Amino acid sequence: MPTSAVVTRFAPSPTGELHIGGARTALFSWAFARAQGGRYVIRFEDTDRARSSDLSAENILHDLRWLGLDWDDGPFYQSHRLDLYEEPIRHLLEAGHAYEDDGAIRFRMERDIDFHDDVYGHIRVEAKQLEDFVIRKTDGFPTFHLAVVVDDALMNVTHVIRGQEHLTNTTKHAALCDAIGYPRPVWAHTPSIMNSDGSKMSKRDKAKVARRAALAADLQGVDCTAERLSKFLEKKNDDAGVVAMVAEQLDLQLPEIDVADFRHSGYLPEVLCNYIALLGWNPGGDVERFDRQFLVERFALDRINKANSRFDRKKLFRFNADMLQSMTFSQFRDSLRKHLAIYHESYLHKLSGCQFDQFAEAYHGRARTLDEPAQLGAFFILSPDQLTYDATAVKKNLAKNDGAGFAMLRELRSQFNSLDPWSGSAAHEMIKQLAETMQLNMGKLAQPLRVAVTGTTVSPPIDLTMALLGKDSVLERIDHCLAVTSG
RNA sequence: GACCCCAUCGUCUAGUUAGGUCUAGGACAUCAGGUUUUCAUCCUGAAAACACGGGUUCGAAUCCCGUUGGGGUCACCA
Repeated sequence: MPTSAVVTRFAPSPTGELHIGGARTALFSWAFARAQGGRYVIRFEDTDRARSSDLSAENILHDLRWLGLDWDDGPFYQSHRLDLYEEPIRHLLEAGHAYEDDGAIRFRMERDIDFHDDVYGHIRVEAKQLEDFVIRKTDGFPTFHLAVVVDDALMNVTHVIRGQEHLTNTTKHAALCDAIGYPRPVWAHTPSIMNSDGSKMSKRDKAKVARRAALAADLQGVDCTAERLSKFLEKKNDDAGVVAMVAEQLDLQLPEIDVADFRHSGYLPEVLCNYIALLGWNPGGDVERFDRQFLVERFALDRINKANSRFDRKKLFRFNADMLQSMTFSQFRDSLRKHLAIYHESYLHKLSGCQFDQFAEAYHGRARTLDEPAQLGAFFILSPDQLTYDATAVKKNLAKNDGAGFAMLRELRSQFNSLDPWSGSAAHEMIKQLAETMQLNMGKLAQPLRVAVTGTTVSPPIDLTMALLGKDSVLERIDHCLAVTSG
């Protein structure tokens, strides 16, 4: 392979989950490498020993795989490469570029720095604005600035694509490259992803929501969690464990920030890639929906925008809904099964193979996330006596008009009882016939029935619902509903 | 505060590099109708932007300057 071949890298610090902004950086770096027929490298910048963790690194790798971003080399860990940084440091020291300072080593920023960024263009910072900075900490570890420059050079990285929070740091990296004698890579900084209110999208947002809710609910920790909770509530930290605990206890919907959050919410990886690619990049013209292959074919650095963009969950949601609807049944069923297996295993235990197919069919074309069937279809896996009835729905569809709905239910029950063999379409046909005989529209019968068997006014089409529930369960549910609500 | 960066509908953006074809196009959201047994869809339509002020030019969303607003950096974090 020629030495001029493109090499990009994604170099996260393993200090938490893969953030949506990090995912986009990873996606762009990947897409550029693939577009150029180059190599894509993963490297963990774990020189901060206190904050880095193996678990975090594993999770990040898992998320990258889930997103479909395969890599050619690595993962490398800077903490395993400490000896490689010593030679450049010694060189800098000997050449007078660096000096010892209270056990650490600093680099002298002596000159004006000019560098070119493929997105932002020419950047110039005068020497008087620049300060000397640490390249080797007292614990012997290199700082990010030194390690990033050395590793990029050693790994023959040609293009550094990263968030624009590093734009000013790049003066340090350019100076370091020049002083050590490394060729400078091409830098391309990407704009930031912001919340809808314009604030920076960060993990802290989850902590904020959890803290506010915990305070409002006057949540008290128990035993060993009490101290962690109170520290968290006093804003001493953003303890992710506490955040999860609070969310669990208060049944809170936390804002999705990390890739794992979006996976949990039921977004498809290809949709997430599509949407985040659109935040700061587009292929030109009116094309908005595309897959990774298209991205690879069209991706170019010069179409990356300079301005920050706000993350619009509603647009992502619509993209996801449309993708889910356009899937074939078997694609949808398989994706749903995978999702339930991870997040709602009880569905797979309670639904037999054939029932699962019916469940998937019921939500195919109507679910907008893979999590929606589990949220909206809980009644399918509950036993009749576990059902709760929505008071408003009961009042409106059953009790109103001297219990007209209850009468309908009794009539339906007796008709269903004699229906043999049972099938969704037969039950549906029966309701239709009855409606015609009684000169009512379908809703007058279907809605009371829906309330009786699901507890609410919302469910998949009545025939699919009848089919999945089965005759016995439908009759039981009607009986139970009449017993509980009409008394 | 200093420095760096940015600025088109509510949001993401096309258009800016080569000024006229832009009374500014698309998408999401919103609103109004229609379809639908619920929900989810689907169809039709509407409203909606070149931040402001100067300049250059026959002509500026596009080039220049300033103002305002936003973001970032200024750690022995990355």
